[in-house]
Amino acid sequence: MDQTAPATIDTRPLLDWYDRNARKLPWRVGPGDRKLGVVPDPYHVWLSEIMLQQTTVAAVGPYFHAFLRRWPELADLAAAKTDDVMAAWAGLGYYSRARNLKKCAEVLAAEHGGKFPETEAGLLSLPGIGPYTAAAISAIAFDRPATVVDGNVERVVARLFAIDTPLPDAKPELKRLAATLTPSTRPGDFAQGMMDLGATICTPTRPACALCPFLGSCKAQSEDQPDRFPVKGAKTPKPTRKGAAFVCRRKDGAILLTRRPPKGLLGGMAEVPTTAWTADFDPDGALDAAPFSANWRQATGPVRHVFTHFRLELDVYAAEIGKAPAPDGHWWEPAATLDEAALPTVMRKVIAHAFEDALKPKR
DNA sequence: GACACGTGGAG
DNA sequence: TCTCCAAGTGT
Repeated sequence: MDQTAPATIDTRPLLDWYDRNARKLPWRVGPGDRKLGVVPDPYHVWLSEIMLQQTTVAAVGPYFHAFLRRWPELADLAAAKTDDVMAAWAGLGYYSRARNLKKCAEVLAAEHGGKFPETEAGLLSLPGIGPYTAAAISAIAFDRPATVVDGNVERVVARLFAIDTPLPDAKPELKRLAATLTPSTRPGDFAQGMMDLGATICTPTRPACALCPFLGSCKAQSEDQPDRFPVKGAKTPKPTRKGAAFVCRRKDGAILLTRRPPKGLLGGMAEVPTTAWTADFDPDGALDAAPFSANWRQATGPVRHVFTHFRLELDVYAAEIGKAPAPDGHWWEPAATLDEAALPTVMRKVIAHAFEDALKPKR
């Protein structure tokens, strides 16, 4: 690897650009506000950074507001019930984030006097906080000179230096180059500026190089092929798994639910009873896995859902029954509170499909 | 280091 | 319909 090339890129234009173009985000203290003495709330910075992991700004907004409305302070979240946190997170995905969020709040309350550490090392030791988030909180909340590297920064740096190494192998080199750019003054604004730049100008496709503060010092742009970087490794195709799900509605409208194991896919979330999800699912034997015998009717067509590493097709069976005890490990979720249950999106799709097909009121 | 881990929007 | 992706972390 070429270690000799010094970073000669002037980063002052990036801060100037950020002063003029910073995105207005609910959890952000803008460059103008900071100059008036307003400092970010570390709790808000932390909550937003966890939610933003692999998740779009648009998706995070409503969840961020809902969490702060319900748990205004870190101590409130530390004292919350884990299932309430899981339910409030439902729909946002990557549910281990919610479990670690709650765990992190408890650790801070119990062992750190309810305050966040200001250093990367201190933050890195906490649940759910990895290298990116530790650097982001240290830089954004405490304005410490940490090198913040997310997907945006990787893209910007890969283009600035025209790095040919494919991701993820290029990550160490990109981090090293990013560190050479990080200024000692306003490191938090620099980090946010780099991420804003990646989100709005240095975009994955069709970057708006004419508007870029690095125009003139970007190697990829000078070679007239900015969107060739970063180079990506080959991606593997997604296999398909199949199974069946059972939506059982009691006469009063309650739905039979159970809890998934705390770890793994959709860990700790609620679900309707299902078969295992496998590549060799046998549809003819599906009813053997039903929670009890009933007049099960199959809805038309499966529910399709795409996870990170596989596609899922679930046949949906529905039944209506009178009073019946919930089997071990199951419970009847009242119709009135179904919306607030810790049901992941795939399960909401299953229940909605049953309601609009097999459980439709008969004419 | 490789893989598991969700979801919804854009092109 | 399909691919890519969005402020990554844990194991």
